[in-house]
Amino acid sequence: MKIDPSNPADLSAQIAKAIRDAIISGALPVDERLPSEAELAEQFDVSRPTVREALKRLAAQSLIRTQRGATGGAFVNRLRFEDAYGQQITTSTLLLSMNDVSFATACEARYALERACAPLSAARRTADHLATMRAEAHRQSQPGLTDEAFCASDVAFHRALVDAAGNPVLSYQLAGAVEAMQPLMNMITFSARDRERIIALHTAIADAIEAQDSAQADENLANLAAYTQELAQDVIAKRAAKARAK
Amino acid sequence: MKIDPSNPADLSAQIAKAIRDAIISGALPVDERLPSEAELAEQFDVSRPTVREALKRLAAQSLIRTQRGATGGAFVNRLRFEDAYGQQITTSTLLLSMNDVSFATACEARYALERACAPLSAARRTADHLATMRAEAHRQSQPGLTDEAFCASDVAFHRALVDAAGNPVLSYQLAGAVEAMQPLMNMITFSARDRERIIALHTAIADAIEAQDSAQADENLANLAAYTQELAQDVIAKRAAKARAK
DNA sequence: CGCAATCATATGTCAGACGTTTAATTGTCT
DNA sequence: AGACAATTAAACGTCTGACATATGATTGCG
Repeated sequence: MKIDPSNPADLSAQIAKAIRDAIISGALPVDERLPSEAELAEQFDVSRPTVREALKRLAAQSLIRTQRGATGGAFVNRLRFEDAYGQQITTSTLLLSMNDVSFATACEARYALERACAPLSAARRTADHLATMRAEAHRQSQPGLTDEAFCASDVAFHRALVDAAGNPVLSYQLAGAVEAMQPLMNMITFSARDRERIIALHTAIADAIEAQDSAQADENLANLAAYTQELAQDVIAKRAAKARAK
Repeated sequence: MKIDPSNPADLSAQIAKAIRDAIISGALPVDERLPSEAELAEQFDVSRPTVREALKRLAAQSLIRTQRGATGGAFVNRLRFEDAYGQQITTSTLLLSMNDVSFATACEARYALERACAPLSAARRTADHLATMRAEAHRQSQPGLTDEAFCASDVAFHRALVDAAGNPVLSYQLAGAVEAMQPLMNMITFSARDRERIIALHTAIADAIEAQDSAQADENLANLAAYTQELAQDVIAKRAAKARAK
């Protein structure tokens, strides 16, 4: 972990890479304390600010955490799913918002992933997950709910569905896809009739999961996917018409 | 974008958050140039090193890029799928290697996601994707192939399968799951008979995709998933036996 | 023996400086 | 006038040295 070509540019990036590689390879185990900034500066033959920039890069990826004080320093961080969620959501949101990914593509991916979860969720759902799904479906039927609140509840419903699969890797993967779509979903205005139909499908999905009927769950998810696409296309068409009228 | 409580700790983290929020909200559009480090230092009333630490955090997430020279500075980066892949793989690898995720869980997630792609891949596969899948299946049948090379080819085969779905969001999501598992897969020693069976399933999958028979593809993927789990359990059992023998 | 004051260590921040890269400007020559 | 070369200016990248602050360990006193 001392690779440093005498190229005097991007030093902090090179140092960050060296340490990152050491962590990924397992040479630096979890909770291991890195040398102090002064020691690292000496080892890599750079100044302390340069070392600090490298450490901040790693901190931004949740690879290390720092503690001040006598026994402080930088420690290899045990990556928690919670931290990974946040990064995943940030990245996915940006990908969708500024990388020309169409709503249809994002939507297709999301429902493909959810349908992948459905059989597992049907097999393993607990009372807790079912209760959450029921509660969210009920909340969605409250009159006077804003579109934003409706969408937020929709996200919560689908998260419960995914979490019911009992596979944290799947939950992690889907957190990005589902939550990153929320800003796009928020642009849709749901009529009362739209909501009614969505809630009916949610209820049917919850029923199927409760009955551990994965085929039924899959069918309802497919319907929900198709209906969401239909609503989105409607919104897009109306927006295009309005743009033409100007 | 000037929020800075007078708490004189974590200044660089706070500044990074302020700028990150501005980017995510769209207040700073893609390719927009941020103020120079000196100007930012003045705006936030901190020193330049502190600003630089904040910028390095953002650079680590590929949110900004920097250019030297007269017209240089920090620019809001258009996040490319390629960059996102890298982060996704790093994060997924770490989650798997040090977060006590069992091989079974990771494997289950991976094949669930792949099976979600299969119908789309069957519908949209191009000659290119099919050629890649065939080529990798053929490479896997070469005698004298190391286990690592076999696994690498396996990854390439499955990437082609996923890419065939023509949905970059799915490709992105799966890049993490599939590639992050490679280190774990590399620990498996494949006997000639194991390989034979895997190659047969790969060929069957390629056949099904070519014939656009999504049910057949799904069935073969399910078999492959089951067989992979079986092989892994075998390895784990043997390792446990060896550990007991010591 | 217990508790409080002190100390040592390491991170967090600041100020000022120099080197390097790069584009724009200026100046000169044809 | 136009083209090419030299100068200049802006900005990042790095270094040095210093001070502030947090926190565990040590020491000293009752």
